[in-house]
Amino acid sequence: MTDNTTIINHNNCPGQDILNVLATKWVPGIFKVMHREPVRFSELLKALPGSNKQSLSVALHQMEKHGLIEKRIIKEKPLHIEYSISDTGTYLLDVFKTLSEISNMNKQKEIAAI
Amino acid sequence: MTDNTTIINHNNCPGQDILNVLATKWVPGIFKVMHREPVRFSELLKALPGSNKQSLSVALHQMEKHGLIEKRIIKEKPLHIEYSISDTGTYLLDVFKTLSEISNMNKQKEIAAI
DNA sequence: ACAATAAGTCAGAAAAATATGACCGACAAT
DNA sequence: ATTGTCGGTCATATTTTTCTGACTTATTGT
Repeated sequence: MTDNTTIINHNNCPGQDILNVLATKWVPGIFKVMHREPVRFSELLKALPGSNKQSLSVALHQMEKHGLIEKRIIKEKPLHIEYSISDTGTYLLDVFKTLSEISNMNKQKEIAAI
Repeated sequence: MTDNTTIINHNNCPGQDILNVLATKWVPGIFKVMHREPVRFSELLKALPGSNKQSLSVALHQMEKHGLIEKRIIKEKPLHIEYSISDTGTYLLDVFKTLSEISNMNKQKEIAAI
């Protein structure tokens, strides 16, 4: 793999690499699609309109590198590749939930302030 | 305020706006500096070498907009402005911790695999 | 043997984020 | 009256991220 996928960590903050991966375009979408069941590359491409191979490819590599997803090559009749959320990735979904709660908290406050 | 600070949310994921703010350059650094005590604009600029007014200004606006920090104008002798972490922002620091843990979990696995 | 599909890679173009340097208004000190 | 500091904004330049479209390799189907 040619590594054009290196990300810069500006503050030597330990969690920031993952934060950068999470905030990469399409990554939250990929999580959402994978949430229920494993997916194949081409399914992701269809499931995320506006996305493209290149970006998904880079995103998937990053996610794999950080242990958020797992890649399985299934040697069956059509031989296909399957991506699924890892335990670590599942753990991360809680982070998304936390962020959503915070977001909602803030919206409530804005409404209350009117 | 001219709003050149709009961020695009690609998947209509509720927590993603905040995620994008968090992953904005200097934002984790700002949190780190503010962690112990409120800071002034110029202090941030000094405390984060390599940063610049423009980026810090945009970051602070974003953070304020999402309720992560609070801005106070103190009408004392030199009249200064103070930024501090809000309750929501404090809550977010836990998210950073979670991410750090995940990051470490992953590193441990890599080491174990060697 | 030939075309088709899946899962990509690669180089270059376009878009978005970040940085630079000039400038401004309020206030303070000399 | 002039200079200096604080807390910014603005237009523009640079850098980084994302997108496009052509190409590739492996396997399968006809």
